Amino acid sequence: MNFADNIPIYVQIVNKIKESIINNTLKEGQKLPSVREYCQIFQVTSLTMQRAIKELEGEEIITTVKGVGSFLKEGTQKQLKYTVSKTLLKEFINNMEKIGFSKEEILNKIKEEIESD
Amino acid sequence: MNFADNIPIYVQIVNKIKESIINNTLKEGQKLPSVREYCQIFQVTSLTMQRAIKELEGEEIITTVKGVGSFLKEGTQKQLKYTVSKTLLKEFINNMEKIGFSKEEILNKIKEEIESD
Amino acid sequence: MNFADNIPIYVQIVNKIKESIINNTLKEGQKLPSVREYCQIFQVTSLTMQRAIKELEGEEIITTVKGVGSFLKEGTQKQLKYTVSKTLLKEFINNMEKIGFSKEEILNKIKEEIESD
Amino acid sequence: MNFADNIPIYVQIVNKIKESIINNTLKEGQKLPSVREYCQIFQVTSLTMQRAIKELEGEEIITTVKGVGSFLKEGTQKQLKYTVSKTLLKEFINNMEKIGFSKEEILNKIKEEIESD
DNA sequence: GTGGTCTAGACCACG
DNA sequence: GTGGTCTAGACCACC
Repeated sequence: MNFADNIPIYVQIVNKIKESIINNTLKEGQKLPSVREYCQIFQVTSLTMQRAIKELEGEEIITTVKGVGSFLKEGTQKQLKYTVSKTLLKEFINNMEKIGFSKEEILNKIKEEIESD
Repeated sequence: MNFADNIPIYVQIVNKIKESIINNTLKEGQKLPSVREYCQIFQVTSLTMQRAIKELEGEEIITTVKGVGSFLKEGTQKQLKYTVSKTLLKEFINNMEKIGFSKEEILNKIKEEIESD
Repeated sequence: MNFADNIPIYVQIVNKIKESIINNTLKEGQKLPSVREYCQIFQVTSLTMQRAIKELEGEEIITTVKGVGSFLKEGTQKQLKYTVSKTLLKEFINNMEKIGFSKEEILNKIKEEIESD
Repeated sequence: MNFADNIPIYVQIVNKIKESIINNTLKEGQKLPSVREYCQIFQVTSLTMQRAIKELEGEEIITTVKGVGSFLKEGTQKQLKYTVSKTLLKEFINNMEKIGFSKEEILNKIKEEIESD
C-alpha cells in the first residue's frame, strides 16, 4: 500500500482485490482470505480491511457469511472486467477531448504509444 | 466547482486553469484574472484561491508579482498539453493492461468506443 | 514567534523546525509533534501550522501520512546542516565583498569579532 | 530589481544605493540623481522611488532639499561601511552558532570557503 | 488596485 | 486520535 499519497488505503485495497478478480487470481465462488490474513498481506489494521470488505459488499462483488468468510459472487469476473474497462475508456477519451484532441488524434496517439514500447 | 466529492476544491481549480491554458483560453505571457476576480468566478474564498495559485507557481506554470498580478509563463501551453496527454496515455494503457487487456485489444476497444458515438 | 516583523509566521516556524533538526532535538526517522500540539507550542492556528508542514514536505525534509503524523526523513540532519551552512557562508562572503572587503579583510574581521567576545 | 521575490522593491533599491555609497560610486556631499532619473535606472514608478528616498532620509544618510535634489551627507561612507559590516558579521556568527558550529569551526569554514575559490 | 498572511472555528475522511 | 480543507472576514505591505 502507498501510505503517503492521497488515495485512501481502503480504496487502494479495493482496487487491488478487483484486479485479482479480473486477472482470475481470485476465482468466482471461491472463499476469500480471512480479514486477519488480509491484514497481514496488506499490512493494515483490521478496521481498514473491514472497510474495504464493506465496500466490495456494497458493490455486490462479494457476499459475507458471518462466522464463515467472504465469497466471490458468481458472474463477477466478466462483468467487472466489462464495467471497469468501459469506465477507463470513457474517462480517457473524455479527458483527452477536454485538452483539445480529436477522436482521430487520440487513436493516433494510442498507436504511437503502443508501438513505441 | 464540485463541493461534493473528495477532490480538494483548490485542486479542481488548478485543473480548470490548466485546461484553460491548454485550450488557449488563457494565452502565454498574459495576465491572469486577479485573485479577487477568481474568487467570484469559482465562488471560493481568497485563501482557497491563493492555494491554487501557489500550486501553479510550484509547478512553474505561472509567476506572480506582488501588487501586480500573476502571469502565464512562455512556452507553457505546448509543454502542458504534452505532459498531460502523455500522463493520461500511460495511465490508461497501464490500467487496461492491469485488468488483462493486451495492447492489441486496447487498440480495438478504443476504435469501437470512438466509432460507436 | 515574532508577530511584528515581515517574515511570515509559517516561514519562521519552518526555520525553527529546521534548527531543531540540525541541533538533533528532532531525530531522524522520528515522528514530529502533531499539528495540534504544534499549534499549542507556536500559538498559531492549524492552517498556519499546516502551511509550515507543507513547506517542509516540499523541501523533502519530512513525509506525512494522513491520520498518522509527519516523520523526519533519514539523512536530513547532516544534509540540512551542510546546505544551510554553505548558504550562510556564501551569502556572507558575497555581501562583504559587495561593500568592498577583500577576502583577507573578511578573515581578519571574523577573527577580531570572535576574539572580542 | 527582482520583481518576483519577497523583498520589497524599495528595500532592494535602498540596498543598492547603500552599496554605491560604500563603494564610493556615490561620493559624499554629492548630489544624487533625480527621482525621475532613478525611476529610469531601476525601472520603477516614482512612488516606489520616493519611498526608497524617504527611507534613506530616515536613516540620516541623505538630506533632501525641496526643488533642488537629494545630497549625500558628509561622513556617511565610512560609517555606513562600519555599521553594515558589523551587522553582517554578527548575524553570520549568530546564525552559524544557532546551527551548532563553534567559533573555531566557523573560522575554519570561512578559511576553507575563501581558499576554495 | 494587487497579492500575502492570519484567525477562529468548523467539518471531513481516515486509522 | 490524526492530517486536510474550507469559510468569512480581517489586516498588511506594496504598486
